[in-house]
Amino acid sequence: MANRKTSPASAQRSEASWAGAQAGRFERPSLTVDVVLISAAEDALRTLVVRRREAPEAGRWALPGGFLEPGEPLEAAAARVLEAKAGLAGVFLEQLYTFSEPGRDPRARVISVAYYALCDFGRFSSVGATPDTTAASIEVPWEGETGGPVTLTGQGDARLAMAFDHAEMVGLAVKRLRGKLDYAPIGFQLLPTSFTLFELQRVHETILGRPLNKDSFRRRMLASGQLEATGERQADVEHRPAELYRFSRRSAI
Amino acid sequence: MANRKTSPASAQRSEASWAGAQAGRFERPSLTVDVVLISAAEDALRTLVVRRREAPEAGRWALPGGFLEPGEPLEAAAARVLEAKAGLAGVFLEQLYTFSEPGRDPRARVISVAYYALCDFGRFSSVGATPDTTAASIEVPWEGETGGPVTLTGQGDARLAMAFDHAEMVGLAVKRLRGKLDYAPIGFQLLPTSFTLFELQRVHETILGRPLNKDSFRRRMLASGQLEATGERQADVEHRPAELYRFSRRSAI
DNA sequence: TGACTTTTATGCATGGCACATATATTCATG
DNA sequence: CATGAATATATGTGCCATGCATAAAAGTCA
Repeated sequence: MANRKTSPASAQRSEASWAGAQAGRFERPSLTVDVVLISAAEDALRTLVVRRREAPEAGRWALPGGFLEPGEPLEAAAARVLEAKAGLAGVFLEQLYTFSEPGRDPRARVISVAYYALCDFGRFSSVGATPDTTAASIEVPWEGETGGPVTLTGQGDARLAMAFDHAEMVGLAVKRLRGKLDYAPIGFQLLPTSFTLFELQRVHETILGRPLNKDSFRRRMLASGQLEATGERQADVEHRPAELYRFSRRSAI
Repeated sequence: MANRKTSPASAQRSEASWAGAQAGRFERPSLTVDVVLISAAEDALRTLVVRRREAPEAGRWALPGGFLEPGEPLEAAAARVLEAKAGLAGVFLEQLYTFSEPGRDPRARVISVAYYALCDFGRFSSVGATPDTTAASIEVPWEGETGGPVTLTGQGDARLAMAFDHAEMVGLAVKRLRGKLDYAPIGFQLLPTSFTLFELQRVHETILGRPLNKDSFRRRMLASGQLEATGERQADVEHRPAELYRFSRRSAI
């Protein structure tokens, strides 16, 4: 019974039989992960891109990515790529979308599961600054929940030519952030453990791409129960120092 | 240059080289799609499940699914599966999540991209009623945006044993629906082209699992600009007939 | 015709939010 | 030490969405 020819988990009685697929009668595409590592600078969101040195799309910029290894869960592969290319561990990481258009890689069928990661700008700024690595600014040409690919710019507002469908991946990551911002605790992921309310507001404004009302933002955040005062205050500022808060995880009521 | 050994789209300078991956040095998992076809009955959401006849998980219930074919986009595969197993074409279809846990299929590494589809209950009720096919009721044991696997019941409240991680897929689909309900036009996808406001409200209530205020729901929907009066009215009802509306696609302002 | 049911319309109180204004606090500067 | 600058914090006001209550309208059915 165990060695009978059985149908696969998801294709019972399908034309694509289990044995056939196992024997390679059907193309088995390569699986990769690509990671959109996002952080929030003062003016815009930033993401880590790597310059391609080899064909195809040589000279263009790509997201850090890699092949899925045997027995490895996809999220583990994304974490591994992040560790290898940016030296980052333990950051927020979540699946974004799976890209499967047949022509997205000109050489062969490559299906890529995109993830997005978030970290505070301090850590983001300290990732290995290879000559082939850049923290690109994300310029979003659309508003709200519309979506679409974005424009990435490097030093001196130079527009970066993106490889493959990676500009779409970044655009989808921004769209996802905008959608989740007001019901999931993702703003905190872009800040260090302790931060002021105004810093949190600037992060939200950077993500949404529009200014927010200071007072209502204050009240909303304090009323949400997600914040906890540390009792400490800002230092080395040339004005009245603001109170420092931290994210309170036990707000899941 | 073109026939040089190049690195893949997503794994530039990775340990997993392009040539290596092409030669099969790395496991290339099978890729399948599974479709959560959802419709809204009066009391609960329903989804289409198929009884497995062969090992593993024989006798358990699974979502309709199938292998990805060569050169086929994932969404096309999901549409094909839906057409083959339910005879449905042209319904709302959207990617849900990619499941990749190494142990999810006991035989081999199978990675499945889950999609969810929506159709009105009339079409849903008329899908081919094989003895191995059932429209299962979805019982959601959690509230709001929490998430998790759900319980599926068949005729006579009999709990259906689900195969693999398919109960999680259905749970994630419900969670996605709940999250998107108030900013995306998905309620309409679960109704025929013309419907009354109260029918739309019942669909929303079924998705959210909680009652809604009738007046504010009315006002919200009419103010959203997504509805268009047909001028016609209900027939064959034993009370004042309600006005019939249709979904107005040009509300994307 | 009148009872009944459901839809549809209207009024009103409440609460959250945006916007404006005012006060308090801290530090730098002359 | 007084002043100014910049920000935090508090208060007030109008607007809008929502919830609740009431009433009128439009059908069916006895």
